[in-house]
Amino acid sequence: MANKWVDCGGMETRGAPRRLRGAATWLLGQTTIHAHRLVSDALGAVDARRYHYSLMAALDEFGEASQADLGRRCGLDRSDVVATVNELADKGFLERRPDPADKRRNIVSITPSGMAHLRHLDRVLGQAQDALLAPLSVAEREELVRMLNAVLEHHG
Amino acid sequence: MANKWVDCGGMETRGAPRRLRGAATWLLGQTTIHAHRLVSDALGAVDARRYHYSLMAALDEFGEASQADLGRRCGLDRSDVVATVNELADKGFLERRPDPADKRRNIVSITPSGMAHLRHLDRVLGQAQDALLAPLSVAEREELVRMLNAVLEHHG
DNA sequence: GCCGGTCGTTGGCATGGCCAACAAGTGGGT
DNA sequence: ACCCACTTGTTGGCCATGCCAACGACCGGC
Repeated sequence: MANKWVDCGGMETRGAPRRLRGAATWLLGQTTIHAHRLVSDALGAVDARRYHYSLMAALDEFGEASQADLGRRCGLDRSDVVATVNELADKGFLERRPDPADKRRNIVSITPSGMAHLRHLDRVLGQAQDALLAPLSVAEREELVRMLNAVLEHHG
Repeated sequence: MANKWVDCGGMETRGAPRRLRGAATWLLGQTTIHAHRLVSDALGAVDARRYHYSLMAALDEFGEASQADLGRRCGLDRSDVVATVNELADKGFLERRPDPADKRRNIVSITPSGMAHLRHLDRVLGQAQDALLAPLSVAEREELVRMLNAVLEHHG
């Protein structure tokens, strides 16, 4: 859903206090706001959310898994995994079947239709990311990713 | 309030899908989560929030202003400015007086006690930011800030 | 067979960011 | 002088996000 920031070009954060404009934490937050908007709008246009992509990407990469495993992989709470798997299963992108070897677990797997949808989301998100990082060169983007990874690993 | 991520070092997002780990938007989001936690915890320890700092920084830099102006400067909704000014005025950090030249407006100004508090928050936030960016060299931090500013300006 | 721990699931809660509506007030046009 | 569009402060509410607590079912080791 496009909102004020998207519609009319946003507030004049250009005139924000220098203390904020100079603080990396604030810059990160502001940039993430834009990223979230671009991504959410892009995903919303195909009736998807962030969690959808996370789970399906994990299933594609690691193969079928239990819901708890999926949650750990993606950093989602178990309860949120339930809701997200429900949504995706309703659309036919995921399948949920009981694990015969452990009756507590559900084995979640991605369907062919889900794979197609995932690739579609890949393209959609790629465009959103390009839009976000438009002013940065390829080298700069790699540098940015490298630094963010360093920070995350340090706090991992 | 420290929570799970802070307490036990966070989930194993190290094992997150490569599609996520490689996406700048996701990395930004994850990094911002850590930044938010560090900042919120640091501010919470002195009974403050993000909005507090934004408003007081704006008042310090630009001098007294109406609430609507403050909101535009900092990118806050008018209604959120009301609540934040209430909190800060209750603590004696801000003063609100009617504008004689325009009876619709309130003129908000920062008090000496507010200035002292602002400087305290400056130190607290500086530490939080240092903690966040610990693995980056000074040159890298400047590069990061430069790139984020470029992105923000492009979308400004 | 018991017990600590894990699983899926439900329900709820706090926060943040936003929007809508309102009365009071302003300024420009006529 | 009046009207009209607009702004301002304020209240109230909405919804998505990220959590946490508790439950019954179930597992594994002792």
